[in-house]
Amino acid sequence: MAQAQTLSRNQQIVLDIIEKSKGPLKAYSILFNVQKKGINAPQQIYRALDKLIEMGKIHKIESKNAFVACRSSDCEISKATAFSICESCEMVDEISDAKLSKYLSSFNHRKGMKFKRFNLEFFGLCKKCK
Amino acid sequence: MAQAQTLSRNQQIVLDIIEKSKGPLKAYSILFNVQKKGINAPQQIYRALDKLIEMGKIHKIESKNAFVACRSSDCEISKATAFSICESCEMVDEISDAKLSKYLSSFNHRKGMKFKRFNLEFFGLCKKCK
DNA sequence: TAACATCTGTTATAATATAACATTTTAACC
DNA sequence: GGTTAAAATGTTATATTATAACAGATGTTA
Repeated sequence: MAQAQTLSRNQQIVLDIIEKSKGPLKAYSILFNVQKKGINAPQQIYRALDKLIEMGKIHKIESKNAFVACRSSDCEISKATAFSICESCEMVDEISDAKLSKYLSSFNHRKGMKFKRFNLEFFGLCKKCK
Repeated sequence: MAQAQTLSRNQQIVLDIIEKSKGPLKAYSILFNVQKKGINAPQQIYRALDKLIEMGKIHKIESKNAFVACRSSDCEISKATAFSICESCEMVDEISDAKLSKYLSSFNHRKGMKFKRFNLEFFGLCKKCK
């Protein structure tokens, strides 16, 4: 899992599209965008997405079932992710805040569970939409 | 929206099932469980779920597309939710930690966005599964 | 080249969620 | 009580998101 760098053809195609996009992309919207490149089936997209997530190249925005490229180098292969989401324009911005990340990474639930990973999603209105 | 207390028939049926459940429930699993009570269609479930979420009676676990009853009085009608999720047994526990909630509620993104709401999901192995 | 893992292509289907419309119930007000 | 408006219901159909299962191709690595 999580190889250093080599991406397969389909993985590269999918990553390119996500990286070029200004906002989060949904799986089927990616699919429609790559049909000209010979990718025809959802499976092919979902497989690439799964691997890209494992590698930490992209993240899934759970509340939107959509995917964004990772812009942060310190999210530790998706173990500690935080996003700011505009409820009006749907913009998503990855938050990389060392203090926040440290605070949450060291947070321990009193019921004795040790956390390996977290995902935080903030919602509001972005500057433009306010 | 978000009336004080009165639940409609369907809302009450759905809430009852979720409250009785030990773990998170999925919409279609709720549906199968209430067909004996005359609820036959997904719409009826999703409508009840939407209202119950508005009222703060239940929460959606975004990473699982599942629903849990709210056990916390200080989640401020779902404006500030945090959960602990076991990756093995799928147990979900609502975290109500005043410090955490305060810290996150007052967190401000440097890019000028003011947050109205957040959802935090921690993943790990629960006591039993460790 | 043998062996093994990974990636690919494909068809089919499962699981999650919403649209749209007709009707009924409830709540609020006169 | 009668009127009205809002909320909830029932129903059919469909959209959206995601996985199963299988066969073949490609790519490491010994």
